[in-house]
Amino acid sequence: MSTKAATPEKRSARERLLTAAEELFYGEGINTVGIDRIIERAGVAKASLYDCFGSKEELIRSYLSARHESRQKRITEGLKRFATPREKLLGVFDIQVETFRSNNFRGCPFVRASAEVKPESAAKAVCDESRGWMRTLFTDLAKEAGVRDAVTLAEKLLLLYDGAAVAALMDKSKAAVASAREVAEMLVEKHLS
Amino acid sequence: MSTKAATPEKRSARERLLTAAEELFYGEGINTVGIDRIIERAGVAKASLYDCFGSKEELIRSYLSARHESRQKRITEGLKRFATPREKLLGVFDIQVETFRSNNFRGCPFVRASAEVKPESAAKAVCDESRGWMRTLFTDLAKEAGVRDAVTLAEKLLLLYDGAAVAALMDKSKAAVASAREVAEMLVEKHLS
DNA sequence: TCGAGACCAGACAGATCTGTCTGGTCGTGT
DNA sequence: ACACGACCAGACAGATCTGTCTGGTCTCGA
Repeated sequence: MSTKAATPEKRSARERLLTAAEELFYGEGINTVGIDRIIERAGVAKASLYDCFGSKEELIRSYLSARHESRQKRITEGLKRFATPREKLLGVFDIQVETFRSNNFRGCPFVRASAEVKPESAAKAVCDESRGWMRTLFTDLAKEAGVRDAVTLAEKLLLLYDGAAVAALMDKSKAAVASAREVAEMLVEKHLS
Repeated sequence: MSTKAATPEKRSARERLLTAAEELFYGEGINTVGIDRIIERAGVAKASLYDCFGSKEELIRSYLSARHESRQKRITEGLKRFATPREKLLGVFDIQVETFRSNNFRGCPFVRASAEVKPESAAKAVCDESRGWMRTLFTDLAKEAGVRDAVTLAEKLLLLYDGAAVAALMDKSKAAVASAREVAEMLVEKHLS
């Protein structure tokens, strides 16, 4: 199937580690979870972890990177349902309503990670990248919708998005993201004059 | 001056510890900062720390509790400037604009702590308490202003407040909280029909 | 058949963390 | 004068954490 796999893409090994890291880092926090708990849950030898990733730092970075890609995919896939740019703009919130409501959502992983890692770390860079992607997504959709101040509107929508994530982290309110959507709708309507 | 001081209120000892904890916990994170760094910065013996607070857990709780009281004070004091309930409602954001802009603001300490501590910990309870206080503050002010759905408006204002805090944590944008104020004004206006 | 690569099991080193304990200094009120 | 309480200095124990290293097993392609 593969003569030389630069990235052992499909099956298990490094995948199991990323899954375990996802569950534990996201569930309990990056700094409170040790390497030993991760390899135990993954059913992987410690040596294998340090073969795949060279350090915990890099495992963290990879975990966040995977989260970033999955959110990207979830949103871009989900947005195909919506026809007009205006619907897409609010569609981002609709998609998030589902995500927040589903299983064990505990707030935006990038916000949580940003509170734990050092500002100059590679992990923080991934958080910034993912946040930047959200911002440009909102900005681009706003432009396509023919909004006057696309950047301003995007900033405000991001504000609502983050606020809903915080509510999901601190209370376990599901209503917050719905409120965010309401306000977002109001804003979009207003910016389209 | 004092025959028996249950709480050695004014000067230094425990105060220095709380100051150091404030600087380090807030500046670098709760889990990444160890006891040794705190007593070093405070210039206090380790034994003294464990006399005052019995554990790191309790020091964290006290740090958050102090933060809660200072925010409470800052906002209630600041709101005296404003005359009508409607002005007070937006005044909360004005006060936060100043706070965010000032020195080294790195996002809401309670959001950051919530991302690090265990959900059933005493520290998390303080975070919840402080958040509850903000929510009832908004709700009460909204009621006094004669708003129709005070609870709904309060929820949305809290959303904006949190969103601005996240922006302060992740970017170092000062513009976000100003945007939050703009949206808040729009909301208040609308709810006052 | 054999050799390479992926993986496992776990001991080990060294750092760091929380918390305890001993023993000492100093100021103050009685 | 003295006892007591607040504080200091730092050794120490025990746990835990990251990261390394040795050596063994299994599979698969040449």
